[in-house]
Amino acid sequence: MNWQMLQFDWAKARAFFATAETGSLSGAARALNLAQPTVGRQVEALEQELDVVLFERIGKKLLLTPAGLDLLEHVRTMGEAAQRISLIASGHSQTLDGPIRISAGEAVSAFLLPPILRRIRTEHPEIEITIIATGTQSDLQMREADIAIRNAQPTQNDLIARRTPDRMAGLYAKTTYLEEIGHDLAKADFIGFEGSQNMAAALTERGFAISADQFRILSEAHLVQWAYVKNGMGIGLMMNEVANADPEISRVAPDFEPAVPMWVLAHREVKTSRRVRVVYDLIVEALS
Amino acid sequence: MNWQMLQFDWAKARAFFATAETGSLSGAARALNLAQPTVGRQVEALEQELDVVLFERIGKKLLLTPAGLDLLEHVRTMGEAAQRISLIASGHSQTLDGPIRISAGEAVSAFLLPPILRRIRTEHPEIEITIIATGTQSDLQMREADIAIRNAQPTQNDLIARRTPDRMAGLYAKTTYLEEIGHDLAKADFIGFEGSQNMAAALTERGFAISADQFRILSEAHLVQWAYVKNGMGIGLMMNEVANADPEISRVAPDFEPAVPMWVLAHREVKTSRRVRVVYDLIVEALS
DNA sequence: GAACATTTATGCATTTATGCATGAATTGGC
DNA sequence: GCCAATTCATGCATAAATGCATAAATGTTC
Repeated sequence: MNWQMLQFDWAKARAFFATAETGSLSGAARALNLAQPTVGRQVEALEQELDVVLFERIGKKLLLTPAGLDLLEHVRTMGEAAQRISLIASGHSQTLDGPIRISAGEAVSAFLLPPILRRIRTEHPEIEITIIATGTQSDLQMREADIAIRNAQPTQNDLIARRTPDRMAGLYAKTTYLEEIGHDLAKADFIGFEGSQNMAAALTERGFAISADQFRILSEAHLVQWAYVKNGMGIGLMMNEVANADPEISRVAPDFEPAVPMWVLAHREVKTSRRVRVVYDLIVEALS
Repeated sequence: MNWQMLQFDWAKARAFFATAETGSLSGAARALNLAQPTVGRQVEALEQELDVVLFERIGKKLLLTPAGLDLLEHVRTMGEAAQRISLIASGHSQTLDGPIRISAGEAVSAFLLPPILRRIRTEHPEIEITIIATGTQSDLQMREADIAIRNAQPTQNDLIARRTPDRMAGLYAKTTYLEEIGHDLAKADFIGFEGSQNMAAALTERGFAISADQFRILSEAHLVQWAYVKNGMGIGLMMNEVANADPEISRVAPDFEPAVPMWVLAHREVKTSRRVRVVYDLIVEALS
């Protein structure tokens, strides 16, 4: 075996990769948790080491040279391999002590997870939990989270998925609001996600004549929607168990009760980690 | 894009790779031009960083754990990508100043290359040439050399190959030796490569009754063979132009004149390097 | 079983790399 | 066209990694 190929510093390749991907030294520095001058010097050193100009310094902008473009392709495969390494390594970790990241929607994060986290906190205080309550479904493949709770069956087949009993949801509003509009749903404002106007059709099917333009407040942030509902500004969707816990909130159109499927997901590789397994099992148990 | 995957130090992955491949920290240190304690600490740091035990320290031997085995696979793809990077980077290098490695057989290295190298030396003194005169054909793929001179058509299709006129070879011996044995080839000792006894068959076809056991001195080192010939210890094979230059050497069996094909090879990627191109063209020109 | 050759681990001086603070140049928005 | 926000480059103090020398342990060979 020849080792010439290993002569150049892989850390510098990483700096180059991040710089090319983010488009700037500063961006790369943020991504790598390094200082900007460090990344700059590493890239510069790589250029000297490989005797190749990677970036064209035109003004403050960095533009990849043809050579840099050629190399980027292969550095990217290095990066993909590195990604798998960190993934698989996590799976082999058998220490309970350490961080774990859970991704879930806002409502789940705010209302369902707290008791579960409290239990984990008492039973395994050495586990450091981070909640990623992003609206967009975070990518387990890209390792933004170790465990994800989603409302749809996953399509990726390298994920371990466990379905827990469906949550039931319904339309809710503040009791005083309903009295205001005389319980006439035709007069009501609706609060929903962007694109949820087609829910109007589903309601019309059930005998409620709701038009799409009654959806006046649209937000991707479920908790924001709920805040509007609790402020008596309209009718919104919420899981029953959450809404029922609030005495000022009343149900609207009880026949309309969509089921919210719940899937607890983890990477096949990462699931073998003891820490992930413990948390995963606890979440599944608590949600069942 | 998520950058978690880039968090761990790629340089440590390299140390792990080299250690796993060579089987020891010392070996990896030699391969990477590092000190042995450095490699040891890097591997140790990687284990902490990934929270995984990579090697089982059984006495002085390092044994890969299952986790290490799992990770090695992906570190290897990192290494292969790194190899391509250094390869392609060389191809993009446009500076004449720098090292270049030429691989050739012993006879070619000793007799054909010197005038060529002298010319390169005068025309481009900034190029540092290294000759790898290994018997085994060095692997251009593995980048042991930038340019190779071989005697067979290459099979790899990612190599640039240029055939130069065949060299003619023949059997030679010291003149005094031939007188000693009365020019009777049946009494002569033959000197050849291991496995070249089947040359006896080729000679017999041409009317020389040579038996395989007349090959008494076998060596993979062509120059060693030639030294024996020049010492009057037997008959050996040599390129005509080399043998003819020696007044003490006479030809044996002039009808037997095998052609030695000559191929000048370089990587497709590397050939685009100005330095390689210059040397390559000079070699091809000089051999033509 | 003893001598030898290799291997890994440790302590310490030195080199090297990194981060921070700052300045200069450029871009983008209003 | 100006202001604010980024961006990259430089100098310097500090932190970190590296190499060397050496010890300890193990495998090998005669």
